[in-house]
Amino acid sequence: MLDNKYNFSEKEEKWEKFWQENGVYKFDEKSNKPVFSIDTPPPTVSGHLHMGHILSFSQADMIARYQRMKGKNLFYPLGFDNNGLPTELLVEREKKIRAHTIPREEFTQIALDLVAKYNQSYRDLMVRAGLSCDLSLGYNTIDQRSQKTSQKSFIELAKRGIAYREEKPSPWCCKCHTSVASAELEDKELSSVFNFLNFRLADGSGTIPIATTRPEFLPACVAIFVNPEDKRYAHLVGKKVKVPLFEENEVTVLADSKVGIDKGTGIVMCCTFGDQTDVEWWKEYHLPLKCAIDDGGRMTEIAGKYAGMKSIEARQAVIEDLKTAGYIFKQDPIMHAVKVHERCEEPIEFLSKKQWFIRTSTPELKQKWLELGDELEWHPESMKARYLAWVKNLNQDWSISRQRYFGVPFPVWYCKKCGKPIFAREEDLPVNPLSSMPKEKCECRCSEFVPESDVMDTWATSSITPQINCGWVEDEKACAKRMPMDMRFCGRDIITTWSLRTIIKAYYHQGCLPWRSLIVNGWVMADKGVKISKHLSNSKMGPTEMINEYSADVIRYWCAIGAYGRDVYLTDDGLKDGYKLLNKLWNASKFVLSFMEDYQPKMPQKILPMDRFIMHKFNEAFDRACAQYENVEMGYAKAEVEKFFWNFCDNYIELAKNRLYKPEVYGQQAKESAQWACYNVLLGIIKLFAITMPHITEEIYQSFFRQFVGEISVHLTTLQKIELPQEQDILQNGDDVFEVVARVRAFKGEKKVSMKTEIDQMTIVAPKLEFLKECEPDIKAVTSVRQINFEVGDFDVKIGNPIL
RNA sequence: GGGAGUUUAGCUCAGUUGGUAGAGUACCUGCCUUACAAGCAGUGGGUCAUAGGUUCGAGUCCUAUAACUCCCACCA
Repeated sequence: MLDNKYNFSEKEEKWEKFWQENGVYKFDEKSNKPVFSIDTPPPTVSGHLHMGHILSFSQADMIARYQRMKGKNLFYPLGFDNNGLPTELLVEREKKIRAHTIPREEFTQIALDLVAKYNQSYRDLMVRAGLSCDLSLGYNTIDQRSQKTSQKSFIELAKRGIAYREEKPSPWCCKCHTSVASAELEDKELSSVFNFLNFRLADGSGTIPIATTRPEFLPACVAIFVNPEDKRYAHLVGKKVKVPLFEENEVTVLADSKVGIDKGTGIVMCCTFGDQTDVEWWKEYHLPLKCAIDDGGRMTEIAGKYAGMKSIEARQAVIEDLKTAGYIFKQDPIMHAVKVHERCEEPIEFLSKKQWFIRTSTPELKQKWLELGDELEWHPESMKARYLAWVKNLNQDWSISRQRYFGVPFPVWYCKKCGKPIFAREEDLPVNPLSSMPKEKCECRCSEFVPESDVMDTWATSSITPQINCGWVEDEKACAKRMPMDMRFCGRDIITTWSLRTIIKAYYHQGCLPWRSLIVNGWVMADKGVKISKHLSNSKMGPTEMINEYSADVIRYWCAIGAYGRDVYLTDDGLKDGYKLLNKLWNASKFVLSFMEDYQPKMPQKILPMDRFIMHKFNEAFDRACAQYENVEMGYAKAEVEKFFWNFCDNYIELAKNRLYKPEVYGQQAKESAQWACYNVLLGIIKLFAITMPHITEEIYQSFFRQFVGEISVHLTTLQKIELPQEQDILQNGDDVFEVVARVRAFKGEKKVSMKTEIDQMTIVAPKLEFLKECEPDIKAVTSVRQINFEVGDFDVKIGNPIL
């Protein structure tokens, strides 16, 4: 029946092909089964997937498989996020072109062609890893439909005043040539020099010491700040100070509590803009705006002789000149954390530009996000706290403009005369304003327009995947009915960005949550504290390599580990257990099925006690496993099934195999009874394990069970308990029999004799003997005890002598 | 500075509402037993991070402390 050895690489690919060819995972539009919908987070297309993706997707896939086998109609798409900077950089790198040198449509087409190749490799790997997505439901965030959805969302929000355009200083990456959201920044420790300068007071009454790491910002200096509590400098407040090297510029000394008295000299210069604090002071004190750096990171004309230099060159030049002119009195080398753009690790600047924002941070809105976060079902529950804490601290609106070329364009033009924005009509979407013009005139009767050249940040589109999935642009009412979707999964690092923004969009558009539950997976660690990522040289643990070496089922087995949401370590030891289980499952199935050659499953007239017991025991494990799956604990669910399975192998099969082998000794009825139990229990195990290990279970199902069950794949069967009449104390009674067997095994171990060694006699003492007596032939067979005596009393087993 | 998590056997981790500390693995001792030696049976091994508290009783609840991890804020 089954091959002697299970050859995973051959079988796994065979069944993956089978599932795709037979549409096993297809969403059925016409079905009247309840739908279970998953808003799969579209992976960013920037090169390759890593084990973190496999962990996250595999864990979610187990929920999908569980729900499917519980009779749900799965809506389980696999989309790709490819409208953002990472994809643009990928295309530029691979095709050796510069995005802004060719028309946007053309570049997008090149990107789509290239991305198709990457999508296919992602898809192939997802399939190879055993995921059960419906590949026909996929989308690209750069495709026409996603663009249309995203533009429709923008227009609707803009018309409602929720999206607005404003000039605001915001983080800017000079390398990527775009503004970036504060959530896209990270800290990097860099070495720098603290320069101590003497600023001259305008009235000639002396100098004041100021320390700075960015002296190239001197031309943008607009004020000096001291702490109002600082008695040393109280007399300075209100005085005018000359800016070194730019002495025609005089700025005022102001007092603000944000100044650290013991930091540097306790006096700070405020430039527009060196950092976030400068931005806040600039706003609060209505300071003038002086831009010393342009969007390419070069000094502007206000920098005088330094104009045109890169900021870092300018810094050196300025320091030299400061030294020559005698302004510098001390230089301290320091290490300090600098905000860098997470994509390119380049330090960011603050530049003031006109940007589109979405309102998210008023107290009323924040209250709403808190309520929605509370309404959402979180797994694990503790992740909610992160979200709530983040929302409470939210103090900026969501910036969605990017000064890039590739992406979803803003469908808007501005009137040349009055500046009023003209939005594209919905029926014309998607629109690229650079290549078309509004059909109507502006209210001011002007018919000339300036197109918006910015594109939307990728989050603006990836936050509407529920609307893309639910067909918002095709049918708003149907979409509203389909939302909220049932589940979204994501990593804990993007709760605050992706999840919150998706919640915000669903609230603005549909007035509901995007999904009922959010499951937050942990990270794959290469070793204690080392996250697997492409930045580290641990790509030998790439998913393809791992699957080829260990099999997809073993990798999935490992993915179902421990409590959901915790970080997991990827080690050889961790994979060994899965390998062992696969091997055991294969051997046990091979063995059991070898007694089923001509078997036609049929409930026998009489089922022997231990056969009834093992089926009840299965039902108990089944309930426990399902409860764990309902609670999004795939690891615990798997452990429940596994625990039962090893018990089934080591105790039940050992006991029943005598009856299967020798019907001439134990009777044909006894064999059929064992066959019935084995058939039901093995099928039940195969179905439960199909959630974790879809390949090997399919092979076993196809080799035997399919002919009786009927469904073309084990993954389309329904999880159910074995139908059995209630029976008092059956679980306890059966466990007692196993206990007797364990005592005899321990006895043989102590005597250092083989397990098949016969024992002359033993006495079983128990309060109730009826069940044990019924099992006498089984006990005798498995323990090789010649004669058994029974006595009423407290449970005990008295064992005689081995016959050597 | 704010928030979250972790700390239980050599290792990886369970331990629901408080009631005699569990599994796997490793180690050790046996066993070729007609599915599986990648197997089977069995032994040993823990001041549950530390210090207090509540309780008849604390791994579990409370308070503080320590170590490690992550997120956020600050970084002139």
